[in-house]
Amino acid sequence: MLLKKMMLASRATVDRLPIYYRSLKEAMQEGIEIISSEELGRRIGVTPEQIRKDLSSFGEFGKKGVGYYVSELKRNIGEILGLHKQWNIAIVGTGHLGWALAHYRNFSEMGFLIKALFDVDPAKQGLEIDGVAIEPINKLAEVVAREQIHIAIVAVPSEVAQEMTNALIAAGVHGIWNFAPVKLVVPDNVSIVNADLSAELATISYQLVHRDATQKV
Amino acid sequence: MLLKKMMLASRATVDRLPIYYRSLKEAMQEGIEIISSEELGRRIGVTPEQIRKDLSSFGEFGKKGVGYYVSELKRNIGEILGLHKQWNIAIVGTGHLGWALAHYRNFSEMGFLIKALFDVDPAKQGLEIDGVAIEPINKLAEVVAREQIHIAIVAVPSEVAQEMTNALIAAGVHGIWNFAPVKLVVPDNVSIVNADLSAELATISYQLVHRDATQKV
DNA sequence: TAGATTGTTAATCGATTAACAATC
DNA sequence: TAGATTGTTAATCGATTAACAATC
Repeated sequence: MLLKKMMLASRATVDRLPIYYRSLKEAMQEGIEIISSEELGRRIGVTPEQIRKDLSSFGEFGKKGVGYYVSELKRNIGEILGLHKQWNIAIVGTGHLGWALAHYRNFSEMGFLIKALFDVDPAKQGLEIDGVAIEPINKLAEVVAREQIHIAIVAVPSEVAQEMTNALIAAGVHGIWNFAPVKLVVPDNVSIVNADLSAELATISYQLVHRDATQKV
Repeated sequence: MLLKKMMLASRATVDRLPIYYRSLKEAMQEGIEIISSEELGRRIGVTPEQIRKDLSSFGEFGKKGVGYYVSELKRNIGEILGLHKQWNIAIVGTGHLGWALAHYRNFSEMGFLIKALFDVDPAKQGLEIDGVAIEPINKLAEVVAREQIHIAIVAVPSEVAQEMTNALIAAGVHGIWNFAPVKLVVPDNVSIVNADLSAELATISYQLVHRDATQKV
């Protein structure tokens, strides 16, 4: 096994890695020790060539004529994604969406830990979710520093999303997952991913309207 | 203005259309009547060439030397996305995530209406969100037919996601938005979009780990 | 008219698919 | 060994960017 040094992988490749990772985790739980790109691809709906190409951006993880050792490949992809590190997450805004994300069980499958919650509503302050107390916004800098927050989930109204983002970045956060339907401006050294729920739903509407045209024969 | 007949637009283009739509809606509220691809692009972080190219898949919507009439372009993109139609949405699973989506205010910005809610938990049945009652799963077919549901949001545990999806499709649903971290198998004439929350979060982890490599100079 | 801005064609860049040598 | 399967190179396909003629 040879790790390529800081290979540049495409956005599309990186988007698929967590899917590989999860599927390998499941295969492990089924007691499968060796898996081929063919079988992995079948499980997640990706071609075996695509998987092999994706992996080749980072190194050689398989054995020719054999396949991939499940636990080894899972560990390697985990390291590529940085899942071997501990990531502390904060959620800003505990409305319905923030509340749901604070309770979301599947983040732990990737090893993410929710360590801080913030909300403007004084009525919510002190309230706990899984042992994490909801803090007021004026404690944001303090708590982000204390809990060593790396990534923040922005789940506040659009009007205040940029302001919260600025405060988070000033406090040392380097990754933002934005659920507000607004374009956030962040410095180059901060990573941002947008989760635009109504925009995604609109693409389904498009597909339904153009179903006949879109459909494969 | 000339509408191209059923032009085939790329996935990437379709993903951007809702962003254009929302930004035009905002411009309209600001009282702006004419907008250039330059200004629209500046607002949402897309190059003007990209916007013009995207729109050209569907027709000619602007005036050379002038720009786009905001309300006209908004209407046209709305029609391309199918937002002029009424889409009835069902949510299957009213756990934290389903509950949050049932309360999500921004779906209405695109004209989507939540018309049905389902949950296995008998304790929840009869409970209402915005006047829509939570129904048991055994009423799924009946309620989907009665409320003429077009699109379903699957927010149930992975173990039962495929089963629920099958029931929804059998009941006449043609679009599925899947929040369960599992690959769903659907017939060709059904559109499916996956919202894989922990996978998305893992891409932020990747970016943080590879920050130095990823960063633009 | 002159300046501005679209719509489209051509050039470039990037991602996927196909093919196959290497090798377990 | 023969069969299987990887890793990689080449070919294809698709999307973005650049350039510019058309025209308001």
